[in-house]
Amino acid sequence: MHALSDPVRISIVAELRKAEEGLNCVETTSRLKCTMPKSTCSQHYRILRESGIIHSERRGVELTSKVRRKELDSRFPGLLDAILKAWRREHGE
Amino acid sequence: MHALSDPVRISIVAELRKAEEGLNCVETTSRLKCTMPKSTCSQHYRILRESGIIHSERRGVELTSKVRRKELDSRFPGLLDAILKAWRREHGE
DNA sequence: TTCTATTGTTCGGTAATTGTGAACTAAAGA
DNA sequence: TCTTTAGTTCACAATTACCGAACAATAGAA
Repeated sequence: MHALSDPVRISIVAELRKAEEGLNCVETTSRLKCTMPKSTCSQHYRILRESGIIHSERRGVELTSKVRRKELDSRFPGLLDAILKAWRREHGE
Repeated sequence: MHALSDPVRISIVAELRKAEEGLNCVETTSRLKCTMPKSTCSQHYRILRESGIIHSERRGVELTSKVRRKELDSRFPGLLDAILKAWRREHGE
């Protein structure tokens, strides 16, 4: 819950869900159009990773991350959908 | 989301949902069996109130709070249920 | 009314958390 | 090897949360 309570992290998760093939830090920040230092981005990804929300995989020089949909849906059915739906409602899009 | 990301606040909301007639700060802390100074409890209630999750009403010397079920369910259908369900799963009960 | 007990809020200082730049590591290609 | 790109780690600054003390509000007793 804490991992998803931060507005930046929720928007990262929302972007990751839209991108089938996953995203890396640089792509994420450019899509979010928010100027965020890479150290900050790295921290957010670390929190999402350690809380089990995303899974990251190295592809050459970059790190591609995806939302762990299946694991989340089986453990907490409907949770992520409800949170993202609520977030979209508040933040347009 | 931020209001519900704190473990103490989630457990307060869980207790409030169980109590039909609402609870005040003192009752809440005793039910949660956590030693929490009243100033801290007051802060948590304030955050829950300002985020629109609970509604508080003065009854004599005490302040009785209830979860705003209808408003939350109509604005964010399924959200609170999903969060509380996930929380119970992690914290037993 | 005045005193007392109870409930909750506000305020200020401290503790804990978060954000960020600088230095560093890892991989790939010239 | 040197360079470039992507991300991590570390240390410190900035922000936020916690908590005790003083305060406000209500109700009942004296």
